[in-house]
Amino acid sequence: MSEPATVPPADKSMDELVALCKRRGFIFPASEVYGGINGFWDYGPLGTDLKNNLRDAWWNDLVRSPPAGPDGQPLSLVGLDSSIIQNPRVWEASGHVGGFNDPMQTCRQCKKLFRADHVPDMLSESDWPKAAADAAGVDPAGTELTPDVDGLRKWAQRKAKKVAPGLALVRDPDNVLTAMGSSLGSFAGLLAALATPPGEEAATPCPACGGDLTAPRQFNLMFETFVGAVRNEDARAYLRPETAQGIFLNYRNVLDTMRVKVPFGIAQIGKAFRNEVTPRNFIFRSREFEQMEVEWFCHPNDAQTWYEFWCAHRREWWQGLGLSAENLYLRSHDADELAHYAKDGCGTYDIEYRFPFTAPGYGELEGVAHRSDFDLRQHQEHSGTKMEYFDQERNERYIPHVIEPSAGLSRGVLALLCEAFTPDPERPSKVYMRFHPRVAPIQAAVFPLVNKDGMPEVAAKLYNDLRGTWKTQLDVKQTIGKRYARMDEAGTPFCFTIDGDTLQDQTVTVRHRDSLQQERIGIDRVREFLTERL
RNA sequence: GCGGGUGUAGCUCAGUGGUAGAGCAUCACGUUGCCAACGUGAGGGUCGUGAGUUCAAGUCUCAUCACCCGCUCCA
Repeated sequence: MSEPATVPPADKSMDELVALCKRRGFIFPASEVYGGINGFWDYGPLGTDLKNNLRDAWWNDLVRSPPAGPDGQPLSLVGLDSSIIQNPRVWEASGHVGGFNDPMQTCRQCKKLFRADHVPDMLSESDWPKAAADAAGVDPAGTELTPDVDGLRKWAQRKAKKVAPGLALVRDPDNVLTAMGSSLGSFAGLLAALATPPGEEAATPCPACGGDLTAPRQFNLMFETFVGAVRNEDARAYLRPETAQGIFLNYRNVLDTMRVKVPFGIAQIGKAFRNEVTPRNFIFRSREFEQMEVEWFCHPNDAQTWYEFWCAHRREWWQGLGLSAENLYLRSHDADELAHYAKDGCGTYDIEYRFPFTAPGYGELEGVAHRSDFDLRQHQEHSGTKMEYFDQERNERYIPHVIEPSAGLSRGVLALLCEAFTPDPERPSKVYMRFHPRVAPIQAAVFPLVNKDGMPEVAAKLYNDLRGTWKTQLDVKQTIGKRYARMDEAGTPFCFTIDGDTLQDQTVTVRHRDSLQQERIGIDRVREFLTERL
């Protein structure tokens, strides 16, 4: 049976996908009746089944029935479900509080937000200092400064609101001269002096507008709450920004109770929370999301082998759920974008998916990070609990290194939705969802061709037979065409229709979602048919 | 956080100061013979929210909220 060609991601409309998700009960905006809340989404009946199917597939393929490792032996993986709120010191050890977030500066005039360590580079690349330098008649890179201050002032006033509102705000000739008389090392320094109120120390000017920046501040992206009735500093706690730390916290408990030996993994699925500056792109970046993470503990010498194993395995796994190879991309992080925990490891690979909103580029679906012994060592130092492992075979004591395949369950759902979304102007629904049968929220539908002549009774019997095993829907309302169209949008791979012939020869038609073709099989062969394909 | 845009039925939208509308969808009844048929009927609205102007505001003004796009950010 011929399969239709795939549709390139760039030809898929996110607006239409979002509309379909709402229309068919996949995903709704959270708190919609109150106008919504930015960065939060609710999963509807079909979305919940889709998400649960993806979650169950992951759990089944990693914990219940783990893959074979490089040596051909099945991996050793155990499950865990740790608490969302932990002792706040966890996040100090992990680096999420304190050194974790980059210090940020905001401009008091234009309110823009900058990473403090990026400001100098941005300043040297932005347009307005060059224009200002022209007006002042100086070389921006030069250290010999004999600027035309009046010319600069006139320029700033002319550009007051558009280019350099900050410069136009505060002009004190004495201050400028004082600053110039001291040790101005750069043109940026002169501009800073110009933008600084009298009597204050010159600050770095805003790269965007020349205004003055606040001192670098920590922006914490963790959600805070208070444990207990008293809201004071001692009661402050955080919603976890990643599920990983819950695994590291229980590493000792698992070792002590589960008779596991290195190498082994702990798997966890759960919600995490990040107070993102700008949630965007449907559920791609939301403030509450779900992760599926494995922390794989291994000997430091074997870490590179396992790292490569997990990268390859995780990519294949996503492909096995229907994501096409050309939409998946394994990308190595550049050295300067490595997370704090991965600095000492061999690096991080992202498994990226070509989402419609990133096409022709890609967006992160799963990160496979080599975390070395960073986390266990941090918790050992902060908690005082030994995290070492004694390896009997090697007769060696060490802190295991960790390979972390960390997948976004919410992002996985989005990737499945994007991959499945297939515009087709030829069919009544104009679009259908081509889910892999394993994750389809409705796996089979049963229809009587018309709602009379004993067909509904036969359909109900078949439905009752199937529903216990597969996610099945029975629909007797309206015309057959509408019912097929609804199932196309829900992504149901197989529809079984009871018609006049069924009553004569005990056969039903199977309608294939992707090819639109039909075949007849015996009604007693339906279970067999589904078993072979699901 | 900044700039631009958009908010009217579940969805798509019309409505330029004077009675709140259409198509689709939903539900009921009838009909039905394989890809969103048809007929009849029904339900569904504080016009995002709050002020103001006016005899009168979905419409004009202001504020505010939410969403979308672009910046900024994204361990």
